[in-house]
Amino acid sequence: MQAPAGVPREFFARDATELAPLLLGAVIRHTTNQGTVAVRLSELEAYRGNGEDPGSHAHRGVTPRTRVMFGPPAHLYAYFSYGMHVCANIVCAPDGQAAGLLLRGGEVVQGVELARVRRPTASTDRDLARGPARLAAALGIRLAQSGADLLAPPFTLELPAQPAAVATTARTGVGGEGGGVAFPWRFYIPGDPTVSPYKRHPKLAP
DNA sequence: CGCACGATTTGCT
DNA sequence: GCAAATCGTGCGA
Repeated sequence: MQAPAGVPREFFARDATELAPLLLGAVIRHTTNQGTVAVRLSELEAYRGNGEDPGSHAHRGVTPRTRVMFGPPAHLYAYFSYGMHVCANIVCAPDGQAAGLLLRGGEVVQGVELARVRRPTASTDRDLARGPARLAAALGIRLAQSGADLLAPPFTLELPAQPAAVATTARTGVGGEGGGVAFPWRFYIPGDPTVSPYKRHPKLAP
């Protein structure tokens, strides 16, 4: 549509750790028959598909679920976790390479009312999209939408007007080999109240 | 075909 | 602060 000078797909055809800082502060928008919800991203986590990243779903190679991560960039990779949660990723890296950015936190900047309906348990607006499963729920993303193009309806992706401040730590939910100082691939905007509260990896320094 | 586990959230003590 | 809830996915037999 009319994405004014929309973000070219090639912009996403780079490594996850390189793309993450550029997407902090970006706005992702999802429109359904219920309405539109937009979230400004404040926290991301990078995953690679190569054998080098034990924490990645694509670590073991291509499977029916993860094949989206190996596909062209700027697509949605959604997965189901703990029997109750859906989490959303932005696929990046060139076609054929598996990499993704897990959307871990953000601020609802449009469609707050609809987001509240989708997340009745959120006590404050700040909590609407603070956390991976919360963010996906607020946007109304479902499992079946995995593989959808994020640069075409019903999605919209806008880059930040100016680069956001960036801080990095170890990945939050990844234990064992994938966690720790070897993979400081959690990117967030320091001081942003919508950064997820989930406990940090135990072994890490404050 | 069956089993073990997870890129988490929520609610109660 | 801690433990339960819950089911799709992927691996082993």
